[in-house]
Amino acid sequence: MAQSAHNPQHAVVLSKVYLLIDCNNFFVSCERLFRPDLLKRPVLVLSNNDGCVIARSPEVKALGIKMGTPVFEIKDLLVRYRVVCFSSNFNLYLDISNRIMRLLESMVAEVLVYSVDEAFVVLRKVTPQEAFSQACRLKKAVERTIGIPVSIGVATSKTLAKIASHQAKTRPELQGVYALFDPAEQIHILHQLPVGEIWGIGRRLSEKLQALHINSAAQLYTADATALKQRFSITLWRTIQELRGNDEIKELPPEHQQHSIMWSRSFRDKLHTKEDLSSALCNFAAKAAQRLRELKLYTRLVTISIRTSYFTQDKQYHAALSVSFDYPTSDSRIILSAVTQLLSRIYRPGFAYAKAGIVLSDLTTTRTHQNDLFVPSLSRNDLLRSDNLMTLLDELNTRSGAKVFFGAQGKAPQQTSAGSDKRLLSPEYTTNFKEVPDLF
DNA sequence: TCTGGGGTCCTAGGACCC
DNA sequence: TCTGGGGTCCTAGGACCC
Repeated sequence: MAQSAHNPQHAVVLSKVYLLIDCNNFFVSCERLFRPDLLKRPVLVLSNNDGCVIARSPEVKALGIKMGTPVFEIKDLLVRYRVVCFSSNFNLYLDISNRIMRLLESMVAEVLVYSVDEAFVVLRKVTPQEAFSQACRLKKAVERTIGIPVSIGVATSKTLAKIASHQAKTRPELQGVYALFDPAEQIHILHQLPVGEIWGIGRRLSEKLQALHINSAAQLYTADATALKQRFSITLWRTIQELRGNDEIKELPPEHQQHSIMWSRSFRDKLHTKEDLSSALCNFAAKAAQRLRELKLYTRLVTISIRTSYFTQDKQYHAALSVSFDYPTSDSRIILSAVTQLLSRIYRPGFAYAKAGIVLSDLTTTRTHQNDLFVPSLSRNDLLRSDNLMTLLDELNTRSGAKVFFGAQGKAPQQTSAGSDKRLLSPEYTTNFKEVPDLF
């Protein structure tokens, strides 16, 4: 930006500017935090069951290993280049993420956490120069205090800030911060950018746009937004507005209350019987219900799903079914009983089930709701008793070693649902007292 | 042999009502 | 049995994201 300091437009005060703070290969960076010896080595993080690649260091990207690649396809490569592999350690990543977000919140007024490794910062009434300096300041703080490298994109809309952060990440001369204000620079970059790489335009939409000869972001920028809205959706129209730098279009909800809680897993060894599926699903349900109580929320709708593997020639079956409650609840007993009943209705024998899951949705913060004329009110005592029991359950399960199960979860739940394969797991450096590294 | 998990938003279409 | 249109609400499923 130094070279554009003479540009008169930079004296302008902008009403609103977005900074996208994006952690560089976040999971890998988290692992490296406690293993500085891995700084220049190829490192990757694997999905559940150590199935496929979900995070790559730049050295791994340079080997041409794509996101989501199954491990068995690249085994030789991993050995040949002595790639260091980790099972995913989400407790660690979430903890580091929280530290970063709290740090940002301590430095600026408006932070919108977008994902585990990204946050938008909103600045109001600033000059482009001020926005750029603020971005540099935040980058330095995160890297010095937490130790995770970040890239920051600065622009007048979220979509442009995303594009700017990608520039910051991929062009070394920018040193991790890029402010995309100059119209000529914008046009130049949008010309280079394939339409499918824009935030919000996935594979399907990209194919359809290309059929209309819209191949680059610049072509979308100049396209007839109203016609495309008619033909596709309001979402695409918003994206076009954002490309043009109009803000407040993709507004994130200011106080996002979570809308659903999901718990699902693939099974390393396929499940066949209703009993095994039931025990797996009940374990997921118990986890999801505990999460629900942690968030102090209640659910009114429970959905389960089961399916065979996409990747085999075997006969396929997939099904999902929901049930809604008259009263919002967070009681594991009610949720588990709903799950077993739903399963008996969709289970079909003779299939090799590869994946199952549960979703709790229609979430509310209280159990109070409009009284249903035909449903008798639960007594206050009933509710209290349920709350107390669930609190006790959560305390027991949180305490180290103790695990309390319902009968439906089966005798040895860790053998099925929780029986995920994580041979390469790093220690829980920050969240488990026993595994705090000895740094001195 | 071995192929992730957890979310949000939008739309079409059905059910239901007047 | 014939015959209408318009509105709302809900849900399933698609598409996208990280």
